[in-house]
Amino acid sequence: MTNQEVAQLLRAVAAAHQLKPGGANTRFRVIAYQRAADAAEHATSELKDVWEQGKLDTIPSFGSSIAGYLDELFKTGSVRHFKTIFAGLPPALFELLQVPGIGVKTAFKLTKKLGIKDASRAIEKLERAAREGKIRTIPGFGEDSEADIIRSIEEIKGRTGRMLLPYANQIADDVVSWLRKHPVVVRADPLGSLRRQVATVGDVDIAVASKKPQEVIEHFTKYPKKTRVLEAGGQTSSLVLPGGAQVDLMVQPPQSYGSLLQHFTGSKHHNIALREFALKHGMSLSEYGIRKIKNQKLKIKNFSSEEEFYKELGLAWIPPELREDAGEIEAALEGKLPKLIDIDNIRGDLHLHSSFPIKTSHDEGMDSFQKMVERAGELGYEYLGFSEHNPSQSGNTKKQILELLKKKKEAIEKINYSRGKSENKRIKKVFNGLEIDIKPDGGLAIPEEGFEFLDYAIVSVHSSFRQNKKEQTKRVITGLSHPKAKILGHPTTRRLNRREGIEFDWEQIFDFCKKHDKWLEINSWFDRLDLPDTLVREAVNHGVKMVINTDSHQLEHMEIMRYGVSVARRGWATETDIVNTWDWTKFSKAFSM
DNA sequence: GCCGTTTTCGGCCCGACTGTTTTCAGTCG
Repeated sequence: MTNQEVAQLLRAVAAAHQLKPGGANTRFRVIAYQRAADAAEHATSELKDVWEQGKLDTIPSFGSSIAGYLDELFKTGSVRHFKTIFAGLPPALFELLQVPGIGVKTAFKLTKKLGIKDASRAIEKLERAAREGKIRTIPGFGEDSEADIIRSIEEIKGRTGRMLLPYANQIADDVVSWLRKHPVVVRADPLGSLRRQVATVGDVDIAVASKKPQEVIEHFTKYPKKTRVLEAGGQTSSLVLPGGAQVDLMVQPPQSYGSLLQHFTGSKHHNIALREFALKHGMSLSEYGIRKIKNQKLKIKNFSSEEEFYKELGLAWIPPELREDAGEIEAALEGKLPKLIDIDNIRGDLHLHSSFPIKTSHDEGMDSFQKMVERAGELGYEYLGFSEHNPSQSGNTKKQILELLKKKKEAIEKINYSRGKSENKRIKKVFNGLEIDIKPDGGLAIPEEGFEFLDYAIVSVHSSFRQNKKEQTKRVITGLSHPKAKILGHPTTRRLNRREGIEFDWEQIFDFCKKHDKWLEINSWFDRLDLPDTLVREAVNHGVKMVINTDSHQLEHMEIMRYGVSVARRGWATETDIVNTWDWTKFSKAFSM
């Protein structure tokens, strides 16, 4: 039973409760189950593990009832109480909820009137009914809602999961520059999960400051690349782009733009927590500003900047990356927000793949040492490290491998020797590293004699992802135990939208890294962003050091450092935690092996 | 069903947009 499956079950219970007659109690019970589902989905450890430790009720939103039901779930595989809740409801109902625009009430009505019962192919059956014109005949539906259902189903068919952050960035840049072409647009900014720099982005959200919202909306709906306009009201509008990406727009006058930024940046959970916090202090929040509850007639107070908005609540301004309802409001209240790192703090990159012909086991880089060193200088770095993949063990003899490693060492030494004469005098040192596969048994994929040619090794898992948690933990700790192994590369090996990360016993890994001063990598690669932000936060709490690397295979990739920095920020990391923010003096001391 | 710096009872975030209505329910973020 995965967290995702638990979340799905809780969401289904919430949906089922929505169909039950009853007053306010039912309404809030629904919300309670939805919150519990969110909590399950966002939990940083496996609920089953938490359950084994008897700590389910320590998770916020899990009270005694839900914790009790989950106890039964993990023990027996099902929950009797939930079965009675689901009694009489067609399984198809929960399938139809996947269609945007269809909620519980609508789904129930549709299953009943169309006679769709089974979960399998429920959406297919709904689509057929819609295309045959059967939906418009149901009371409460019309031709428009029937057409909407068809379009929505087409869209979920073409959907390929959430967008990667850099891709969403590109879309937003394009839409924002289109918006800025219109003279009534004072400001336009991408917000939502993009501004919070979440690894994957669902919808692209954009806010505009303007005194003429109608004209902005009209201009927005004429965006040339749209495939259709989803909605267009007085101050909000949504478009769909080719590929299914959705862009949401919200417009406000400049004097309340701060409130709008705040509202539209989210996250939803942060906003809910913030409004609850405000309510306790006699204030009510919305995207328009702050209202004192005792004085209904008092006009809403506007804010042109977010800083003022948070200040009015008695809080320090909270960086968008922290707005996930993960303790940031309490920290802001107590003045204990972390001093987050910034891209300007980065002083080196230790995971670069050059084109040096080392007959690698995986993909080679495209650019030379020299070019990459120069780029590092332009980026303001003081040090960098080349870590090509280890030479292939099947394609080379042991003797050949040692020869290749020796040659590479000599080439790097030459660069270091001639470096002083180049324009990049600020580069203090180029390190000679290697990214070495951790084999399934924990062994490292070069001969022991090869290590003497290296300054350091990044050790990474590139195969056998399916070992169980215990084996993987042992494997990685064994690999990291080599004295030259300093960094665990892309630790979970996840590829966003492609495969889940490996499961480890993180307590063990963190303890090992802390004790032996090993560093965990935050890999900036587009679909990795690994360590994931939630684990960065845990590593920070354990006092484990991390290094942000790009894993560049060509010059242009060296720019993606910013996404790794975003991951670190989302994990509450400060300069103390991230070793490549350290200046040369401090870093070189820490990096000597 | 959850939760606690006014509370272990009595609250629970706030508003926009749409379609099908004729004042609103449902959905979404």
